[in-house]
Amino acid sequence: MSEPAARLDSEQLGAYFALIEVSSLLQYAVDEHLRADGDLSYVQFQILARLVDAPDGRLRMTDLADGVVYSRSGLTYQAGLLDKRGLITRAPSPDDERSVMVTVTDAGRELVAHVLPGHVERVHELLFAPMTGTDLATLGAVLGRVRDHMRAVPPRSAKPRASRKRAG
Amino acid sequence: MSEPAARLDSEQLGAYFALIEVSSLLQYAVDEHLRADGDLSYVQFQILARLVDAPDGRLRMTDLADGVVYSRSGLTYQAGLLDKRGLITRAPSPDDERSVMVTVTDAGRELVAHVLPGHVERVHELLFAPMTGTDLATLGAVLGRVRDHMRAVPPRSAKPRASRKRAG
DNA sequence: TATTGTTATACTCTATAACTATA
DNA sequence: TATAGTTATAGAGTATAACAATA
Repeated sequence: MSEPAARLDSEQLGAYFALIEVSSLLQYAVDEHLRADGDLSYVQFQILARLVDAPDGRLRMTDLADGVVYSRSGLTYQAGLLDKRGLITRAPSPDDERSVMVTVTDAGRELVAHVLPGHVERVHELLFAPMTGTDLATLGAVLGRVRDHMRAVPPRSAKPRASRKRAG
Repeated sequence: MSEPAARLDSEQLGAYFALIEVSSLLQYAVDEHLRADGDLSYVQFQILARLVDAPDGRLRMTDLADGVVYSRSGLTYQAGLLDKRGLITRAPSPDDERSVMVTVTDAGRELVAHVLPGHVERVHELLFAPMTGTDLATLGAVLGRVRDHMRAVPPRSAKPRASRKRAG
């Protein structure tokens, strides 16, 4: 509580702005490609990609919500769109009847496979092309540590609710 | 054209995911604070911050659009909100009657000043707390280089239009 | 009672296209 | 003709609250 007023020196400010700008530009480029090449928003792609990565291509709604989308209703909305397009299926979980298991369909896997090369190409071209091997190693290490820290730090306005992220 | 199919090794994938995750978490945290503490979206804060930083607190709409918002109409919308709240004023430019000069008001400066400490505090706490001085230097250097590269690289679907960013 | 998920609803934001006005 | 900006409009996405069902 009440630390001695944080400051950001100009080096920190520069790094902060660069981070925001780089990730914004990257996400715009990647989002644009996903929409043009697969009619997918970035959120939808992330959902599909997580499912493709999961064992048996299945995850519970709650597992998906943790880490991709901000509210449960938002995920329901996105899942509804993907379901309508036949890219996923939803069914009550046998283990826990409250839960819904989401599964990627073959069509979903094919769409991810179709879209992935161009996605990767853009990330490579924009993000990694101007990096050396040392740059990459450091960046990965530092950002990985920061991510773990962010995940560990309790949210300022600590809410008791689980799987929260943007609750206002 | 047609390079030999870009790939991302697992180190690159890890760095890419970490970057997206870190910037997302950071922006959520910061956005949440700005809304709670100043009823500002991140975009609105960026507009005000850029104006506060500008000579005489003034910029043309076009200058603001380059680097903050994606479409001219989007900026008009946001500027309308800020104008309505008395945080900026808009007036035709004397130099070029087509242009609109946007100026931060005192109220706008005060709001930025009010909100800035908490903003900085969160950035510090989330992003810089787990970094060493070397980390920071490297991160800033690498991300700065990447940003310049991104700004220089011609957009894939090169559009002739100026000040574009997300044109569909 | 707590958790999982959906629905209804309202709102914010963004983009497109058409338009005005100045260079 | 090209540039600067606004407006009308439509659509995507998100959050909140109320709800049903299961644990």
